[in-house]
Amino acid sequence: MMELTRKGEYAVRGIIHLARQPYGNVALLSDIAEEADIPQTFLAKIFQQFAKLGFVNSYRGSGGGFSLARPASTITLRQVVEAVEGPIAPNRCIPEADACQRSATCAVHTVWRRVQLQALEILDGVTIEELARESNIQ
Amino acid sequence: MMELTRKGEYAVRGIIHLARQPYGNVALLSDIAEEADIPQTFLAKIFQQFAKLGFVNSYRGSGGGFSLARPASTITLRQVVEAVEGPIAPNRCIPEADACQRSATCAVHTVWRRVQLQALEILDGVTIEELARESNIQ
DNA sequence: ACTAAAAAGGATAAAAATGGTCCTAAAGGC
DNA sequence: GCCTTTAGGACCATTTTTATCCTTTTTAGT
Ligand code: SF4
Ligand code: SF4
Repeated sequence: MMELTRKGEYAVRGIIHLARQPYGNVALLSDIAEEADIPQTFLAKIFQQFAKLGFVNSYRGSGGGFSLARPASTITLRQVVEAVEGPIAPNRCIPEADACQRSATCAVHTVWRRVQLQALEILDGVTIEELARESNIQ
Repeated sequence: MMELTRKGEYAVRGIIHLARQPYGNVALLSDIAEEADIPQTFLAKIFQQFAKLGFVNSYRGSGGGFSLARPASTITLRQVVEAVEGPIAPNRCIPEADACQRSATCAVHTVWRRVQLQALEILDGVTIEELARESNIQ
């Protein structure tokens, strides 16, 4: 439970593989999808979201593909995950306080908030550059 | 994303309300369900799981109901959540390492592990007794 | 014994989320 | 004009979530 979906996992794997390319290099979606072992049409949707958010540049037509739009060291794991999964929160009442009218006086609520803050602190502190450098994902 | 389901939320709210009773007191499912604002038949399933796990005692028949089987101070939030949601893990590869053959050399994997450990540390440190005492959930 | 109360357990089902696929359009290089 | 490649939208199967309902079992009280 409370697990990343495939979409989130693919987003992370996909952008790490893109970050492995020489910076500025335009890579084919089909190549990234194959290397990262992700269904190509699914990864296409994810990279489209990344393009809208300014994480990657996309180029159409012959010779086209995707490249990182910013240095990998400026993209955090949190940003990537939240781009496709929405706000990171362990309970409904955390991203939307009015999801529960008890939140003002609820001690459980404050526990979930602590969990969220710890998770965000970790994910904010990890960049795609580190992950691309340290990981040896096939 | 990565949010507790209703079942998990109801489990926590339900056992907190039970813990509000004088210790040893046998409460009706219907009363707990109404106080905690949980569909009664749904809460029934949850409390059945709790009974199997030894968190609560159940008594059938007239005069029956549920009571805590252990002092609320010995039941942690983690135990309650894991009872109904399974292992707390931010990604599939955390509870089952062989869910991904990359886990041995994957830097992302170690990040998710850190997130998990932080979350478990927090949830292990909170007991139902504290929550019942500090919360003012209607 | 009889009856009412209450949980146990199993079957069922609607709704939502997940995990994709497919097709057409648009854009760019030759 | 043709080929390549991404963009965008529609669509769909499966799984998970979120319950509800019904029958059975157990118990207390009379
Ligand atoms: S009862 Fe507390 S923890 Fe549960 S949803 Fe409401 S505010 Fe959040
Ligand atoms: S690639 Fe890494 S983070 Fe993703 S599932 Fe595999 S081990 Fe876990």
